[in-house]
Amino acid sequence: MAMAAQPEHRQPIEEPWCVTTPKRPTDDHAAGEWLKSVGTALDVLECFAADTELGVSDIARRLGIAKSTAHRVLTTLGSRGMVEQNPDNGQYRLGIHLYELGQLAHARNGLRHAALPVMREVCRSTGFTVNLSVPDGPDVVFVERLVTQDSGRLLGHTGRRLPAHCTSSGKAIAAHNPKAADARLKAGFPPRASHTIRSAADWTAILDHVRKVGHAVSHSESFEGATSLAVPVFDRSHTAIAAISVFGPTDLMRPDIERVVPLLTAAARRISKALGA
Amino acid sequence: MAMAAQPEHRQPIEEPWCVTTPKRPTDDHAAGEWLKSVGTALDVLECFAADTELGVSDIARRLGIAKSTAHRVLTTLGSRGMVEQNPDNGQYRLGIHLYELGQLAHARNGLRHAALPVMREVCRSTGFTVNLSVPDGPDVVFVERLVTQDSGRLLGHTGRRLPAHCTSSGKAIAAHNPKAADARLKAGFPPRASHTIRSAADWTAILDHVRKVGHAVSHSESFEGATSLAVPVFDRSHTAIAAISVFGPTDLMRPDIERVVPLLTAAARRISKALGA
DNA sequence: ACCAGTGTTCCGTTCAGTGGAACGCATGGG
DNA sequence: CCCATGCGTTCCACTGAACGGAACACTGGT
Repeated sequence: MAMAAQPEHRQPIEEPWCVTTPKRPTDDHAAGEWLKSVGTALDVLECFAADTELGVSDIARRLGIAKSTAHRVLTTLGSRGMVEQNPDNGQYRLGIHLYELGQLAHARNGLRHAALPVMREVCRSTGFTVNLSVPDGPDVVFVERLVTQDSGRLLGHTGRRLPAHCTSSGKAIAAHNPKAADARLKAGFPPRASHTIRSAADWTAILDHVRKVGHAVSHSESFEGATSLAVPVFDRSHTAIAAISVFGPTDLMRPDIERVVPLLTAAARRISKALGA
Repeated sequence: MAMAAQPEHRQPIEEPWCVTTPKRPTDDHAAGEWLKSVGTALDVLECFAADTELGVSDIARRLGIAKSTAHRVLTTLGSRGMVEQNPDNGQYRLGIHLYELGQLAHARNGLRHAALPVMREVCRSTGFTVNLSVPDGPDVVFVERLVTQDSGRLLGHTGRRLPAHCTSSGKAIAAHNPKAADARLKAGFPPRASHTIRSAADWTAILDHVRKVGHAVSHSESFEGATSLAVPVFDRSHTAIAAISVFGPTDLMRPDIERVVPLLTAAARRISKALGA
């Protein structure tokens, strides 16, 4: 059975109310894609990652396609509820059915089911916000989160994507997942906060260190004044396929790190075991 | 500006561990669709509503398309992370990026933002599970839920779709939303539990009653031994665009209904006002 | 009244999506 | 042990479906 196409690199989704990010109007959707119209349909959906509401002309411009094409794609997507039209101004936004299918993918995530009880225990025993994240290209995606305090507002909603090099989870995973590490190397190291990793040399050095100590820490690498601590979760082949992490304000977290590391390590091991490692 | 195509009727998504539902392999995706390949791509995604994991041949059979076509669609969807392949058996399942986009749609839902603080208040003052749902064709989709006790397991995950005629939310909405009421009339009244509405006559009679008293109740219409109570949320044009509801075991809920009705009614009014009604 | 913008519709060209057949690889029963 | 049967994948010639450009109806601002 030959290898299927790998997902291409995607830009982390940024909310308007979060840090904004340069868009990539002309994507390199040449590699590993075979159905052009389906590809443009997905490109159209991707447009809404950057802006909540877009018009036909907006999208056509952004994707470099004819207005009629964009319109055809949007009505097709709309007929299935993947996008919906604002009756006031005629613009389009992401639809409910996308949410429906997304929740289905979420509810069926086996990793998440294995991790949830352990995460609850960690949340209780540490008092910090606990995250579960998985690698996707050069980024990590947060799959589950148990919130304490109101660090939820800072992190944004779950399902959010962050570059691997500015999260402890990303470092924990990349340290034991060459594909994730390489993907980030290729994607570069754009800074996000005062202490974000900025070079490939730093990246590989940090990964070495993570391998040595077994966990990853980040202070103000993604959000100013926030600290997180992550431990990788392994599959059968000893590759990191996820990370469990705790997150909180630096001044609250720093004194507790020594206490939390063994708890988190034990938690990650339990999850790995549940997955058959 | 002419009317865009309306979403066609979709079958409620049923989990394997919930009540199963007859599938519709040959869908009537003739009406209101223009891009065939995009249409089949969405059909492919829809296949995963019924089953968590499917192979290329499965999908080809189910959709009545060539295996090569199904494969092409799946690899295209896979290259964008909308589906992913189980490396063990080569089968496909829904992908993370679907979850990502779905969460984005969720996070941007204005209705939800308006409703959340009110829902929290209702949850606190009643002690029951609180739901927010919106109409979609002949069904309602649960958009947000604040869980008390463990009624969460019974209801399944948010984002789930239930036929309008067997939920209090559906009745509350349909009573003040002709389009939703008609869509359910056309779709019929399949029974789900002992007290599910079974005829068009009952349906219209119930809707009349709901209009009179201002709220809708259901006992064992969708889940045996469960009761829910719903009040519609209106938009500017006095059309119901959502419902807020409380849910719980019948023996716990029944004695409290009189107490909860005014609380829920006030909550719905607050949400409607926030939306500019 | 104009103009610039929108979303929508129509139409002829051509290119891209189609199905069928063949491939290589697993699995399992005779 | 090998053959049959299933899988996911690849290749290819044909044709119909997706494309862009132009015209449409409509809106809001000047």
